[in-house]
Amino acid sequence: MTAVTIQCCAPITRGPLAEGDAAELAVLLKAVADPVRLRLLSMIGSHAGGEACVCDLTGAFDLTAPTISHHLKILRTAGLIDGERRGTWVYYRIIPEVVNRLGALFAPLADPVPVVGEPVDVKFADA
Amino acid sequence: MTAVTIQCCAPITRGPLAEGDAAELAVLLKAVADPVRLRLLSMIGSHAGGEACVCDLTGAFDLTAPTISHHLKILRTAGLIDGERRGTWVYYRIIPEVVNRLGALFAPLADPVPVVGEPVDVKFADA
DNA sequence: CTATAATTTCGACAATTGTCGAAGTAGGGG
DNA sequence: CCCCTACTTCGACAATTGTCGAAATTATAG
Repeated sequence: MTAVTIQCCAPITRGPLAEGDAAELAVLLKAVADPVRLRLLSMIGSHAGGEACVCDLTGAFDLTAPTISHHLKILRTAGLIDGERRGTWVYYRIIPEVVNRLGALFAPLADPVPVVGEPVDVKFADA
Repeated sequence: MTAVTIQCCAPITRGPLAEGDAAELAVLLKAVADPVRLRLLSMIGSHAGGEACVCDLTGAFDLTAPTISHHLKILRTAGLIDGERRGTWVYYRIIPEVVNRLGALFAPLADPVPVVGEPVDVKFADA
């Protein structure tokens, strides 16, 4: 059983970030800090079956294939997605653990401080 | 009173991000996608009293004052921090609502695979 | 009013990034 | 075997970014 404790403030505000950690996180953040890559990530992650082939993605943009390929490579190099060739097509899927690292950085979910006095344990449904 | 439903997957995977939303979020993400700015944000957010003057920050970096000022401006323009002059010094503080938007994007808080049950409603105090 | 300290603005510059077109690679179908 | 489709790599180029030194701004102290 996994229990998660909700705290009041974003981890980033709970102590100064070490230089090395900051550098590492910045690589991850740079990868998602682009409108095209954000949409790619979102399209891949929300696609049926948890994966999307490049051919599912290019149509949504006004960009050439090499450019989409370039953005996908940046996401993959950062470790956010993984790609696999099956026959003619290449399929990409999200690596949730890595995406979650980003969320964990800023995410208190609680905007104000929780009502209840003590930390709350919350359980989640299966993926 | 605000109620938040915790779900299993990062919001970004729950549907393709609209073009406009992606553009808007990218601005925010670009602001934090830099090691210096990440550390600045973290130092400001974790500083006693919830605020830090520029003089508290510059010492931690091997950068000139204009460069630090430049990074602070980017964070401020993005809406992540706010600055106020009091006497000789300028004090910066985090704007939590905006930082939280970042967390909300990627954040399932649950790192390991979640356990049984249905989504849980958690209530927080109003701002 | 001048001197001094804290911070920002300005102008310049090298490095990085997003984009393209052309060419390369890999697989499937005649 | 040759061609067609899907995708990536390469090389080029304009735009953006991170950094600095010099100068401007704002406030306190003498």
